[in-house]
Amino acid sequence: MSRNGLTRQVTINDVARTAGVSRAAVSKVIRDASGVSASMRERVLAAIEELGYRPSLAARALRGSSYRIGLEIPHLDARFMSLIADGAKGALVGTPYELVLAVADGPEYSAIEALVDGLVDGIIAVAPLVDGDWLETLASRLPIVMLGRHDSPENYDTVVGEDDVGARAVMSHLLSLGHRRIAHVTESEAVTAPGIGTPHAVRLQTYLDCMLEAGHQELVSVVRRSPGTYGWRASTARLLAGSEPPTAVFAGHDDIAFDVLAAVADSEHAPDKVAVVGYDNTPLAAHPLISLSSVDQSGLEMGAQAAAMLLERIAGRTEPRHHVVTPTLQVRASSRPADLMDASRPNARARERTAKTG
Amino acid sequence: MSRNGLTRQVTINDVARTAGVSRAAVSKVIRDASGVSASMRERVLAAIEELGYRPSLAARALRGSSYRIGLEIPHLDARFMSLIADGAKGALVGTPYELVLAVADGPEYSAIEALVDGLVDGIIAVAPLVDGDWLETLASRLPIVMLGRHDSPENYDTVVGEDDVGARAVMSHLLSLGHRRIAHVTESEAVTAPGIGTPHAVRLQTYLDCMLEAGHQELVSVVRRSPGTYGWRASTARLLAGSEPPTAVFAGHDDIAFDVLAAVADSEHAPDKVAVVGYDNTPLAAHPLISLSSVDQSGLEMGAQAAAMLLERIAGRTEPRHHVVTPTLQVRASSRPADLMDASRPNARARERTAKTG
DNA sequence: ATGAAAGCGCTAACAA
DNA sequence: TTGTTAGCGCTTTCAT
Repeated sequence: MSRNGLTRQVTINDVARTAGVSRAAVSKVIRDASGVSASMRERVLAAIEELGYRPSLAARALRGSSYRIGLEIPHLDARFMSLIADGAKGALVGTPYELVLAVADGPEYSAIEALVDGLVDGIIAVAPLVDGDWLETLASRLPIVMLGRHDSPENYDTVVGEDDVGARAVMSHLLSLGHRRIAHVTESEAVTAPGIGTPHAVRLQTYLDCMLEAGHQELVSVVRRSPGTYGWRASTARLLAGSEPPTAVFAGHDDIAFDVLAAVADSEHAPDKVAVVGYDNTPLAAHPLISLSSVDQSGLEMGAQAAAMLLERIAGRTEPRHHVVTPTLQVRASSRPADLMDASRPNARARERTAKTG
Repeated sequence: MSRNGLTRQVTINDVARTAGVSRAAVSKVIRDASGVSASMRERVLAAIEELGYRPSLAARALRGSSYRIGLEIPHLDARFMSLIADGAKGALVGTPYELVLAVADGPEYSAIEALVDGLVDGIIAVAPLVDGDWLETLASRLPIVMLGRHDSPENYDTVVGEDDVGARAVMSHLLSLGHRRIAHVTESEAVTAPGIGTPHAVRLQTYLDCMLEAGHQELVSVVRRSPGTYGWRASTARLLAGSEPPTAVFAGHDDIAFDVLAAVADSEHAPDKVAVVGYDNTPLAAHPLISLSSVDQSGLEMGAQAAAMLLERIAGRTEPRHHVVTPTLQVRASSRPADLMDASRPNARARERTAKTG
């Protein structure tokens, strides 16, 4: 009756008593340590089975390791985060480590702290805004790998995509298609402020650079989520309804792009008159009804890489490593000119629907 | 230098020493317990601040509670799960509890166990296949709320949607539209086997019942994911390419429905000749390029409800509670007859995009 | 109001 | 090979 009048949990003592051995013996067996005879191992295993014993992580963590890796992500609904989690989880298969997730609501500090207090042997986190010094301090106590940070810290590792390369690929693509009036729809001011080095700040800066280089500086148009709304649909709708709407939109990430596509669909503009490109190459981008051009930076691989690096750190490495992922642009229908689209459509009949309904 | 040559963590002893008080005093302060003078509280708080102290959850959990709620979900990519997590997280705001997630790869046992060992005060889980007796045993040691189980256990609570009601709504809708050749695309055999009482088994059974009641028993057509593939697109494509393809598809959940829509778009069938209805009313279903009819069972509310019930259990309740959610069908363009679609489409041109496959 | 001390379940020296 | 023992950081009586 340990809590709430519930049944007491089975402890290592119960197993030891049942098997007629010492606690240390049980501990050795469950840790696969050396110095256990076959017969003893057998008896202990039998007792464990019989009692349904599972070692308490709290006790274990108190002594040494918890065999848990914490992954902190902002928003669960961002599909890119799912990819990262899947990748990390995959990299942990075959190791004694389990992945636990913490979702940050606001500033990622609290979520990371929840993980730190919470018995993990190491942390992978997506937290672009968290203070670097704070992280350095934290990292001096716990192995840490950060995703999507462009800094070069001493105490933790990073895995980051070349956001400038990716953004430039988008802009080159759109410019080469003849677009001049290209808008950029992105995240809130907080994560895109100049010079803060977040992925979205870099993408925005690259957008601005490219527009300048192309001589389109007066056509620059940056849109952020409308305060008080849940997405970018309303902001984009306003943009499209303006007097000089863009002919192309570079969206900060795919979820933004989906909202942009929705706004275009809602608008008076013919869908194929507004090119849209996203970022992250989320699975849904490949859906034929969406068919969104997007920059692929392999979230799966990034997650796996981060987990592998964290494991190295847990194993003892202390020199920082910084893994860079080179993104590639995946072009799909959302940014193909209409005539090209016609030629590339695998199914001409799909258009019948248009004829009937439009 | 506790691990990996890293800096030792700040403990309650450090705080006590710095503040010049006993450990017990510090403990009282951080727990807001009674019996602390204002001056002592102040000194302790100052020391905590100065040292950046955070109590070790491992140690706390060993003695009492960890203030962590574990949520186990199968697949992170299922959008419905995100809704549940969001709902649960929301319900925990303002409480001292934090939510941690564990994603199950295969049989949910291991993920749940990872959470149990792992220092949570209670568990919310989506685990339709886990053995009821096993859960009862587990629940006698730890507060548990299960989602999507149609059983009526004694030791744990449940939050479940009326899958028969939802499925019947779908079928009535499709039948009233005049469809006779209605296919059901669903999950693997494992989770849809007759009589196992999982949501998907109930939906399938209801589908069969409705087809029978409508006198269409020979037109029954059930499709599952092709082994070795990642989705339902290939299976559905085969179905559509058959000699007598369905005119309507009832998909087991929205993610399946998206695959079905993709297969339809890929096929020789005009999109509006194949009605598609999903389940869960995932946010993307409302996207104008998707516009998927779907059964809404409010994952947000289910998650919040589950968290609230778990909190009650942690607070001491032992009588089981079983919360039932009544689903409602949300009709959208994917299952409207063409003429109706014309009348209701806000922007005729929006549909043009469906022509783009890429 | 404050502190001393006994554990929670486990691991890791060390002793036998 | 096996068992004994000393904590890990914290909470919680129980004295003071």
